[in-house]
Amino acid sequence: MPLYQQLHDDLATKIKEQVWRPGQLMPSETELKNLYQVAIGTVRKAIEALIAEGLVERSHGKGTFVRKPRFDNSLFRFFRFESADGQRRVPSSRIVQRQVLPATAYIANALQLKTGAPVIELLRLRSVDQQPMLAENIYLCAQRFAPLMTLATDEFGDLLYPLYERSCGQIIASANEVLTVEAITDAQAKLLQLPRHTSVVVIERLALGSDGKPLEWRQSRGAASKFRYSAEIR
Amino acid sequence: MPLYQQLHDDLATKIKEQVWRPGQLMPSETELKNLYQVAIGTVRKAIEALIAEGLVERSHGKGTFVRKPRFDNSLFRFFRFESADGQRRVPSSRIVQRQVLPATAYIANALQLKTGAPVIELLRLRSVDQQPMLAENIYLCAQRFAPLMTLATDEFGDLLYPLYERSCGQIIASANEVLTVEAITDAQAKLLQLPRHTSVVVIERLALGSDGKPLEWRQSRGAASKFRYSAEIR
DNA sequence: TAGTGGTCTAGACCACATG
DNA sequence: ATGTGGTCTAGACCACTAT
Repeated sequence: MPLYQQLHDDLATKIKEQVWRPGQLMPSETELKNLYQVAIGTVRKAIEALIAEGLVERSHGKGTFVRKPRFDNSLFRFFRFESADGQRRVPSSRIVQRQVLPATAYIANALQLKTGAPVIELLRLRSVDQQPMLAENIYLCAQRFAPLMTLATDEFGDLLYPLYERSCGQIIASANEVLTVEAITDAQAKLLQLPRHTSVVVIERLALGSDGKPLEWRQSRGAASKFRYSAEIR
Repeated sequence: MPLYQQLHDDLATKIKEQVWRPGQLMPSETELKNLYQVAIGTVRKAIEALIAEGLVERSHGKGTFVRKPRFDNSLFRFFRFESADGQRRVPSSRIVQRQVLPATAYIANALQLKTGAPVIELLRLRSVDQQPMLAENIYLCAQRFAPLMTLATDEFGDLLYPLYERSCGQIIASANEVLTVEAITDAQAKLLQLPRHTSVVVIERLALGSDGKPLEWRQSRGAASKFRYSAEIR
């Protein structure tokens, strides 16, 4: 494995372990060069990779800083429902149910766990102006996200990804979503206060860490008639 | 402007002007170094930028190659309907209607034209295995896309973006899509061979050139039950 | 064996930010 | 004035590909 790669991995680990805290200055090129006994070009290459991943920022004359995740951005990055006028609102969130159960084959596959491995299931209802908008089934590896089982569910707050980071040290970096439309089940109809047989949009999301490993799998359901989803293709 | 940037721009221009053709080998690092009288590191940095943009590919021991635009890729980039098993198929395409008409305020706004400016409207039906899947309304600036009005519609082929490039020199580089669900109109129900009042997914797409200028606006409609859309969020 | 890209080194000089 | 990152140089050595 190339030197700059090893160096990069080492730095990335230190950032994840918060040896250097978000927003803080990390060692300069020359310091790192001396610390690791490598050429300055090698240090630069390792840091350039960190920049590409969004882990650090450099500022000429100042230094290299560990980036703090901007959740006002990522909230909108991941929450892609729009109201009819194209505005995006932060819905309030309520955890309806929380339990640990053995992973089904499908979920285990998505999260790259063994079938039957313990996963946390969260049922969550998200509302805008007291109107239920989305019902979500969320699955997480029970080991990685163990702190979520002890914390009171009414302290989870309206956004889960900041919570994952705060209480479990897990950072969501990207996601894949698949959208389909189906008829609602009776249980969900009740939860969402919709008539039976309404058609709902299902968003299946696999959320990944910065290393590309799957961290969370969720299904979100909401009334199709109120649905609006936007995407950029590059 | 930094040297490596200038070099990069020069190389990028030569690629776009097809001085080196797609698929062909371009000069090696040492050749470029001598040609431009710069250090080899500078050449490398310029080429790394070309790689990041997807303009070239390098292969160890072989050399640096100009990438040929893969329309089999970009087709899938933009046509995101998937069959139930996750496979993606190339639908066949038929132009049902073609006319020039004055732009409505909405379309003019989307395409950044004046209201009433002439636009080409295409109605297009896309089928998989003779089954109609998608009905599309497509709008293009009549000036830019004038050649499309003289060409026979049965020679358009199954994909429009390669056609835009071949016959009008217009290249689609990115797009924004907005998805909604609505009830089908009677005319569309007939075209898509669906029962009345079926719910359909509507995909509104604004396709942009590499300069970010809007080139095409389209609405695609297909039965919600057969719908599957996947997106990557970064 | 010759040519290519991939890695790594060691340093010079500049532009920017701060005290 | 000092320290930082940004640019640029000049070359060594290695691993891969082709002949």
